[in-house]
Amino acid sequence: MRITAKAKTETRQRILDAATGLFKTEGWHNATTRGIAVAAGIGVGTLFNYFPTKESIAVALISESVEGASDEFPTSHSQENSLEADLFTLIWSGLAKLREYRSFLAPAAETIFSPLARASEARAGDAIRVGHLEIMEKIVTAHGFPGPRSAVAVQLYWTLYLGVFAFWAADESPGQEDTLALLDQSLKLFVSTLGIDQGRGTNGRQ
Amino acid sequence: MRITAKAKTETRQRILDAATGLFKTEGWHNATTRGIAVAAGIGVGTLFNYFPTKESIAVALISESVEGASDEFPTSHSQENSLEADLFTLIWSGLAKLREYRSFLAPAAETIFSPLARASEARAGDAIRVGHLEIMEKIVTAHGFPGPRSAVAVQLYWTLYLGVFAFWAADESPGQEDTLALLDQSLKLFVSTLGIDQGRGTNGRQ
DNA sequence: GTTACTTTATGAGCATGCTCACATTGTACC
DNA sequence: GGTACAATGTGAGCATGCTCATAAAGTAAC
Repeated sequence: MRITAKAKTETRQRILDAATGLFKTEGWHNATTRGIAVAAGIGVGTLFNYFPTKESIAVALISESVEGASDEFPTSHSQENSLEADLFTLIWSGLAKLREYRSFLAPAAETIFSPLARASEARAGDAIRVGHLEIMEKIVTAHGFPGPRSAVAVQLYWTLYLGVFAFWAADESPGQEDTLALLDQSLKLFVSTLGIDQGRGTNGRQ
Repeated sequence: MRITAKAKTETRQRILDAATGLFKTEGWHNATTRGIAVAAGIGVGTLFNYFPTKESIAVALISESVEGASDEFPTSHSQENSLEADLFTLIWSGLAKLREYRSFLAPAAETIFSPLARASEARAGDAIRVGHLEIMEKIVTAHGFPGPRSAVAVQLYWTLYLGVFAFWAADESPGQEDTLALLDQSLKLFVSTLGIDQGRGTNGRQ
């Protein structure tokens, strides 16, 4: 059983397909790992040989959907579009790729992306976060900004991104136009941050 | 067994005390509802007569700690402090009240506060969110701003607040000064939103 | 094909949040 | 006290994410 790499890939794909189906029809919480295993025609134990957690199945779906977003942006100084426009494209096109999963992404992402969680424990969604932040930094520096070097700026970006993501996942407005408004506003704020990055606090403390 | 209201209050308090102890020593995930019940000297079933979910125990702890924050702010137009300063006080004093629980708040708050979750299901932490937002709006209007009437502005505020909260929960910098920086920055952004949002605030200064 | 070894599959079983049918305890009226 | 009733207490038991000892299936060398 050594060069059965093809069989492994197939099994993996069958799991992902079965999971997608169940997540869509039953919802994130009602879709059980047992159910996914049955639908994929394997045992529960086998399922967990391929994915360490239920959550990691969703992470795989997300990762493979969003994959390759980095290639879509020039890495040299761009004069064509504003920084805001490029970041807008990054985020909005990412959301578009996830649209098919939207119905179950919110509860799944709750555990995957939540900023609350001890920094100590490695989380399945970390790779996605880090990957996204890298692309973001590339875009920012390509526009001639020094880059959000401070942890504060990066934290702000991710916070705003999560807010947009969460809103989008539940946004029932036509064409998700409410999300568009929020994204627009959020990006304006973030870009304005880049300018005042090192300003000292003036909230009346000493 | 009718006028045993006192006994009920006592039991409730014993549960809260037992839970606090276990959350602190074992952590949120390792503290089990069985363990809390034993520590409180009651059965599991009884525990769930008092609190519908494990999460709701944490919500009770948080609520009772933060309670009364509204009274600390004048509701009429304040000339003393800037809007930013008042919001800063609101948030920072709230965090101070929760400091004793900080070690287990992050994983607990993950389920309580996460913005990701279908709007349909009522959540235990909703009351806390709504309460906080009400105070926030009071403060904003007391400073002569029209108030963040748009859903976008409120969403932004809560997103930024959650970001600060999450950062604070894991912030090991001395005096949580990194959190201070983030809070500072976040409030600047939010206040600047109010300007864009519906135009004309007085910036809290006259 | 047989033996030796490695990789993969499997489901009984565990821990935990929570439920529910039933037991216990207190009150009211005699 | 005794009886009827309501409020509260209780733990066996359920569902589910995940583990682990063991079985099964593949490969290599003879």
